[in-house]
Amino acid sequence: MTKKIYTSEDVARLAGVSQATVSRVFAGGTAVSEKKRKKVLEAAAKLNYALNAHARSLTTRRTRIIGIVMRNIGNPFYSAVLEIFYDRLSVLGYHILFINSENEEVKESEIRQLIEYNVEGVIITDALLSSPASEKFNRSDIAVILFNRYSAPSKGSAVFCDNYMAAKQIATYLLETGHRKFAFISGPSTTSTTLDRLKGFRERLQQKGVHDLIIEAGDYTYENGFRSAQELVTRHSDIDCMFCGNDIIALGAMDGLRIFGYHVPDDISIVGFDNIRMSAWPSYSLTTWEQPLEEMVDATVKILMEEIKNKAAKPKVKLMKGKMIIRNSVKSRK
Amino acid sequence: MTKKIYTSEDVARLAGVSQATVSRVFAGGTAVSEKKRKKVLEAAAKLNYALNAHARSLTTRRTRIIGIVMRNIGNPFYSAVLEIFYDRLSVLGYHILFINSENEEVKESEIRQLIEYNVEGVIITDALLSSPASEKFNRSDIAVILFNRYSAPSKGSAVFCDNYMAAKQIATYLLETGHRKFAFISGPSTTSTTLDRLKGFRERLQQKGVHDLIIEAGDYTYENGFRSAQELVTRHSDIDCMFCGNDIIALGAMDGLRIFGYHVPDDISIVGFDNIRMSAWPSYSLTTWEQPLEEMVDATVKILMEEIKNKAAKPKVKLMKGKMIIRNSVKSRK
DNA sequence: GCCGGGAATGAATACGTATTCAATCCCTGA
DNA sequence: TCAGGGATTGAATACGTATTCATTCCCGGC
Repeated sequence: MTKKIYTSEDVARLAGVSQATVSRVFAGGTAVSEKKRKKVLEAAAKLNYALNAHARSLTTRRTRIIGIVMRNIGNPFYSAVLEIFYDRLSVLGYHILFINSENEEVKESEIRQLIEYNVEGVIITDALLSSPASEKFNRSDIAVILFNRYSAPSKGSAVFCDNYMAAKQIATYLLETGHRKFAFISGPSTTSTTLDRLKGFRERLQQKGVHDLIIEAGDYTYENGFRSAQELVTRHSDIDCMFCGNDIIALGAMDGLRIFGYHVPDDISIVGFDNIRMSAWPSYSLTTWEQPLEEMVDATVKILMEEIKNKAAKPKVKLMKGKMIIRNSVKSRK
Repeated sequence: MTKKIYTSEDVARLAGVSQATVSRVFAGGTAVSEKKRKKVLEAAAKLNYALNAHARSLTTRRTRIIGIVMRNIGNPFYSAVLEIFYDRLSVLGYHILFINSENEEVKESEIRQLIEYNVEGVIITDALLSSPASEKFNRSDIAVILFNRYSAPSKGSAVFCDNYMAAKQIATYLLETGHRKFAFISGPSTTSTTLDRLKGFRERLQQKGVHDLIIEAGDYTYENGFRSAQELVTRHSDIDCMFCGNDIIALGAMDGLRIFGYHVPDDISIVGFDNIRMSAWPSYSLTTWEQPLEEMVDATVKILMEEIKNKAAKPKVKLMKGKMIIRNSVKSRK
């Protein structure tokens, strides 16, 4: 025996008005006399009426749901991102359908779910969309935006940090502080973030006449940073600085080096990327690049909202700057 | 000009069958001849048909959505929890409506959202439900379960760690390793987890004749641990161990003490709670209590599914054990 | 007291699916 | 060949809301 769940019909009957009036009271917008409004609200309160969002979205064709596809929630950078997205979207009256993807490219089944639930927009963090996938969203009139990634320039909207310029500045900083032998511990070589950071870093070094850059590939994990740093110093004892693809790698690298008896920054300088909370902790005090998280999220939400309002809008790509955060993991070697 | 989104009607027309048949193909369960099934699938593929989950849930009264209310996603413990929940629920065909609450008690508006979206069940982590709130879910026939918290024993289902027993064992361990002067850095004094951990810790100490326990109250943050530890040693120079309400506090405490020139564990021992990933990092190597995360999540999902299937089921409370993880933040003082 | 007009209201309908119920199909066995 | 019966199928309807359109209400101005 399942419980009776009251509908606007029930409320209407109890309040002595039509269902249409009840709908008007709850949907807002249209005028209802003060007298009836009160009656309706009283009746609704008595029955503990809650409107049915699914029925509503069936007629309005608006679900007020945003799909958010994430990877690496374990990375504090992304859990912070999720928190801020929730904050901004809930203020706008949107709800979040959460998907934790595991792949570089969003899966077919995940896309289908988002379409079936008729989300108004999709935010994809740290993952990509294949062309057919992007086409599917497009056909279903669902706005999509990549966060912290981009694909082809014309393919869709994206908000991300100018990793290329950032990496250049980091290289400059390491050169200016007198470093000679450079290493880069990268994330997966398929990601645009990794590639751009590597590109900027390498180019600036080459501009300054440094053509020797040792690269250790891996993924964006602590364990990877740990092992990679150890391997680097084992194979190249003259390395005096490491630029890490992100902060988690950098923290792992610092610990890996310490285990081997190296001192950071006295023996080796380390630079990260992201400025996650932990990089400020005194045990690490990591020099890193701060991505302007809140502004990135704000920009993402703004673009997405525009696209939802105007489906035909042209894709927008927004490049953010960020800034260097200097702490104590780099030592001047002049 | 908004795009045409195809419906089962359109597919039916193209395939030369009735809408009912299309529905049967996609809903599964009922028999459809192989011939027509093929026709329908072809037509659906041609139109890129995706069924509308909202319309479906309107007739089936099943949304296949679980609401998950979290706090402190920033705490790696909870982001790991979210990841595992996603994993388990998606396998079962459920989707997640994500809510990031900020309060000790789930807010009225958050509850309304969950009810409006007709979630089949709600998982609440690290937060509580007022009686009226719990009553509301009940009236709407929505199954609810608390994760890592409990309220009144008969009020609803819950899965959590036996914090009381765990704290007792931790106290025992610290006593056995020869500690004399104990401090406890707590989380918010309103949470059952905090209270139970304190209770167990204090009781065991008292059983062994130690009646002096210094308590520093705060919240479950790194910063709190940092400051609290510093204040503790400033006011009580003879403290030789600290039991922290969770790992994040413990990591903060370790760093706070190090800044003050103390050595952990040589000067002061530290014990945490949760066994988050970072506590294994060599910079901390924190002795802590491991909550059996996966089993807790599995148990939560299992109970929730049973309640969804059988709405009249009695509330179930499941107490988990967990185990001590001994690393290097405690020193024997014998 | 009456008229005009805007505001408020209700009846009816659409949204896209699942499901019931009656009708039809197809196949088997005689 | 035909009857019988289970498997398929389609027409119709319900789900709970928003919205259109026609109707009614109410009020001020004459």
